[in-house]
Amino acid sequence: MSHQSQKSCMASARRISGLLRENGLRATKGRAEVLALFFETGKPLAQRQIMEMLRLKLDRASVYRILNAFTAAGVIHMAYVDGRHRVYELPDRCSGRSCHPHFSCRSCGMTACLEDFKVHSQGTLGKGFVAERQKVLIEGLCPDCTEGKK
Amino acid sequence: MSHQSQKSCMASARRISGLLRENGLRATKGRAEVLALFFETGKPLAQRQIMEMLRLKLDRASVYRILNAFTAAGVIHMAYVDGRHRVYELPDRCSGRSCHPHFSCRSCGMTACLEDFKVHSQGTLGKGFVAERQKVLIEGLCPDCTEGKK
DNA sequence: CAATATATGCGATAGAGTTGCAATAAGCAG
DNA sequence: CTGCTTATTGCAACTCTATCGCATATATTG
Ligand SMILES: [Mn+2]
Ligand SMILES: [Mn+2]
Ligand SMILES: [Zn+2]
Ligand SMILES: [Zn+2]
Repeated sequence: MSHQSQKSCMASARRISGLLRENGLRATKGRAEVLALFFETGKPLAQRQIMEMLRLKLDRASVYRILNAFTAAGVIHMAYVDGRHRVYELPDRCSGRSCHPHFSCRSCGMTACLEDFKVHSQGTLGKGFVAERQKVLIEGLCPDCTEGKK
Repeated sequence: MSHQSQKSCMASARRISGLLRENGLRATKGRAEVLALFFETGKPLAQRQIMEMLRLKLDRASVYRILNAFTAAGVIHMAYVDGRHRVYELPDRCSGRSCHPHFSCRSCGMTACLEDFKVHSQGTLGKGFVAERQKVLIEGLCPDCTEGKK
């Protein structure tokens, strides 16, 4: 590993610790690494995937607790439920009530973020209701599975 | 119970059996009653609720199998996941790719169908993708919980 | 009504997620 | 840097949803 990349890793590590503390979370090694995984991959992650990607050893329960703490603090949010797995992601590509949609293939289970797909909602929720977030999941067939069905 | 309502129950029962057979499903007593519950309540139901509402005795596993069979046949569909519970409903108020949205309160977990809330999506999924259904879940606070937060 | 294929009951099992408790480590004052 | 305080972690047990294998029951068909 070069000096350069080592420096950028250090900087990144400090940035992540800062982000944790800004959100009222103690910057532990486990939390820093889990949060780093979200930044490095840029993809939605479930507890299972996180466990497999971790260099540092972390207990299952700790990862679940970290994901819950992050969600409560707003550092991540739950993107969608894939089968029985809860899948989380950074809320960076979401603004206010319009979160980006996700796609899920009903045949193979493949999922993807839909960055260019826009969803406009209109209507009233009723007196007293407050909308904070809008989750959209498009279900259908992915390219591989449409081929197979021909 | 009056003659009238008994007649209408009978008619309803025959209609439900017919609907099951039309969709390639054997019209068993268990299936008929579960499907009747969806029609009678008109509400989204989870396995737990169904178990509690059943007059007829049905095993847990059977209810799960019935819900899976109904979903595969398109008689019902999964509306959303409430915590760990899968919640199903009749697809009657959905047309093509535009299913009606649902609301979920992040504080108390209360959920509701949003009949008057319209969602228009635009954009392309990419070559080979086929969109079949669009699930929308609005998360926020219900009237009871907005009161409490004041 | 009998034959056949499917659905159900029952018990065991899988798997995601949570919890209690003792040990550990982060944050902070000195 | 050091020790104190408190939040976090590891571990194991546990909860709960959902699934599965297999023997039995039941719907459908002729
Ligand atoms: Mn996403
Ligand atoms: Mn609904
Ligand atoms: Zn696919
Ligand atoms: Zn509420």
